[in-house]
Amino acid sequence: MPGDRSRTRYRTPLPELPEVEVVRLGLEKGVVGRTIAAVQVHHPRSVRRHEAGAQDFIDLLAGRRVLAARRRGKYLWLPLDSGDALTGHLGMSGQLLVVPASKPVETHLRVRFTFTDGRRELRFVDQRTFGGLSVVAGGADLPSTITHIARDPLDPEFDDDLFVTRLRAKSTGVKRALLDQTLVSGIGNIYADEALWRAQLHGGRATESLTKTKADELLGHARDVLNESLGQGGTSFDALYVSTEGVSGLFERSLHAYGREGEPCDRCGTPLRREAWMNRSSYSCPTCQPRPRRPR
DNA sequence: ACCCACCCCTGGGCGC
DNA sequence: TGCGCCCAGGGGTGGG
Repeated sequence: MPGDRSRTRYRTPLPELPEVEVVRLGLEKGVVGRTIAAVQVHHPRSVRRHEAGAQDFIDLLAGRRVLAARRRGKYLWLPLDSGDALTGHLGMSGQLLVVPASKPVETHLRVRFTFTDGRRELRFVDQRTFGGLSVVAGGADLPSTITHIARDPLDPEFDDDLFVTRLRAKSTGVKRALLDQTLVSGIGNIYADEALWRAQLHGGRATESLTKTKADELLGHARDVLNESLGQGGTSFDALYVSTEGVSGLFERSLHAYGREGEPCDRCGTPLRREAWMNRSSYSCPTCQPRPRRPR
């Protein structure tokens, strides 16, 4: 039945920005200050962004000490004492786990890092291999491969006015703009739909038709969605066991739009609709979020 | 410079 | 019951 929320429940939570921040915190507590002993690459696709190949990836990491755990949007990186940065993206299904070396390996283990102290090891597990890792030369401050990624709305240095100006200067649909990581990072399909529902905007609304006030309001809602999700995830995890499990699961209960086709709108009661959009789905309220005459 | 379609990938769910 | 299709979607790429 369309109204059954269990249909959209994930086995592996999709890593949205709050989940990635939870992982960053876990890496900070679990691997910063430690020295990598050895690296095993179990699947070449997981290091495909490291152009010099898996062996080079391994050689650049062995013996290096991890100095910090940083994040830009959904990208994570670990500055190393060599000046390079181990950089990664979880993609659709990636997990970075800090687990006892004795723990049986996961089915989709792709890369494994052991440390010189012999304690917990780091595992990159990724069923669908959309995610990946690479070592970026001189990438401690911001890896050169991700300089095009904008800051996220929770970043203290995020520039609200610049975002609003650039958003309104675009000529595209507002949902497309929210998903454009060069404009604002950290918002995926789920949170875009939630922010649009809160702002009572249809995703196909032309960006150039938004007033400054409405654009400001949309940004505020996006920020709220991210903060609320982060707040719920942050209370429920053991930072030493770096995992996103439970984070999406908790926040999913408070979703107003995403995955709720046919269920009553929490604001007006109208059954929510699902629209095919760019080979995926958009969920919205037909009453609160009227489709523009010429959707983009 | 900007916009957008396409592609990458796996496994759960479901129709036949 | 089992086969095969559909769906989930972030981000890189290349064409317009």
